[in-house]
Amino acid sequence: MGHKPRKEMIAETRAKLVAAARHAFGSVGYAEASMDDFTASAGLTRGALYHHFGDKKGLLQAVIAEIDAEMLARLKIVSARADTLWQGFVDECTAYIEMALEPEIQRIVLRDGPAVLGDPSQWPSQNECIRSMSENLQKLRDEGTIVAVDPEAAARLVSGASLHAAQWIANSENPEATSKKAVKAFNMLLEGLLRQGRRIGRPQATAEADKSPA
Amino acid sequence: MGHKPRKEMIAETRAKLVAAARHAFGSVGYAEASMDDFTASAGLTRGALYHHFGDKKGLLQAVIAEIDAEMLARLKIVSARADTLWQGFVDECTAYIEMALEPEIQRIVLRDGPAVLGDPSQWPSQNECIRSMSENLQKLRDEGTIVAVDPEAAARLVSGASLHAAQWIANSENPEATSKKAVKAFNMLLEGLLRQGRRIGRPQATAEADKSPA
DNA sequence: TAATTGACATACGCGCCGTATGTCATTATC
DNA sequence: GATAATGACATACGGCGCGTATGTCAATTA
Repeated sequence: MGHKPRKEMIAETRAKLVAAARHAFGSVGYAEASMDDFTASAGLTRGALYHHFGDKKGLLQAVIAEIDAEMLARLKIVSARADTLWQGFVDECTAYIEMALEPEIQRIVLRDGPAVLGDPSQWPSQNECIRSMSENLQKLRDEGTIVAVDPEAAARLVSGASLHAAQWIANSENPEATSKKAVKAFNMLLEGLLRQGRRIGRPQATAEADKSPA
Repeated sequence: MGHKPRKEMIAETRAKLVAAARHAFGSVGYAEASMDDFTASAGLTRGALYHHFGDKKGLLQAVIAEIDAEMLARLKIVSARADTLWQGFVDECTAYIEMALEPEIQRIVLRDGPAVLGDPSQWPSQNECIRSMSENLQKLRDEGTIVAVDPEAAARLVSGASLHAAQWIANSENPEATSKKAVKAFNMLLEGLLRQGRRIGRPQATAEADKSPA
């Protein structure tokens, strides 16, 4: 009777290891997390870990992949329910900042991840979030909402600003006030992307995208 | 004869340790840098290190403080020789990106630093760079060049975008082309800060800062 | 039923970190 | 100017955590 199939047991083991590592990495950090400790907390040993993930870095990769998949799913939901593309883009940026406020994401994805695995722009997972944002910007450019600018470049700048804003907010002594200031300034920056005609409350004109103050 | 005074010998020892650690951290990374190894390369032992810096993290703090002081000095030079405040600000941002392209800064300050010491916005040193940029933005606001926005918030967003742009550029397969795209998009974003009347090639008007598309 | 695979556990060694202790020169005290 | 005291280091010690090598036992395959 009830013995589960092999594949399922294995997947379960992997999931347990990822979950235990995710908790350990998120609470005490990657460097301080003892493999013996958190494998034991999953009812396993380091043997299982090395068998499935190769080494500690491999486990971190798996954990980050899981978190990043969740982030991507959440972003897609946010942008999908907006009325306009631009609204969806702005909402997505806001959601990005809010996610970056979560301690687990900050610690694992934003701090330990880059230190252990190298620059995030090279991760296959992280690129999915960027790619999602790039696609939105591409559409916005096609429909004429934003100026002629490289979508990926804009996406990376915007995500960079978002992430740092989140770090700043999360560590400030008054997150509420800081958040308001950050969002306001953030919207100012985003207006730099909008074509003049689309800027709310501002006069209409044709923009010459290539001329800039620098 | 020539025996140097005590204080000088001590300062020399500290400097040698910082230099050796800086080299080790910058080349193999913080985690992989063996204290026994790089203290030996400075002709010393871990005893000296623990005496002067408390622990490995203390040394990293000292290394980062040194690097950050150099960065701040370079930024001040750049912004000081510009004709206008705005030009100085833009030049400073560009210099910021260029510095973030240097492998040593990327590794020590941008990746290992945050992982080991926590969020950079809490570092006394990093705050000096931000503060420098904030002061410039404050002046720009006072003279009416940019819209009414919190200077520190804008400074953090801009530096965040700059840093991520630099990471992206440094790790791209074609840094030249990537850099061009990033700088162009970056200038677009910065235009969001400029008041309408100041935007080059664009019509003049008064701006209502509090209204944004979001 | 015998052979093989593979998912784990156990055992071992090494490197690295932090601390506790020791040594020797310099500085202060008289 | 002799002695005590401080402080800048080196040495010695213990432990922990990682990676690897090896073992075991169930599940598949033939």
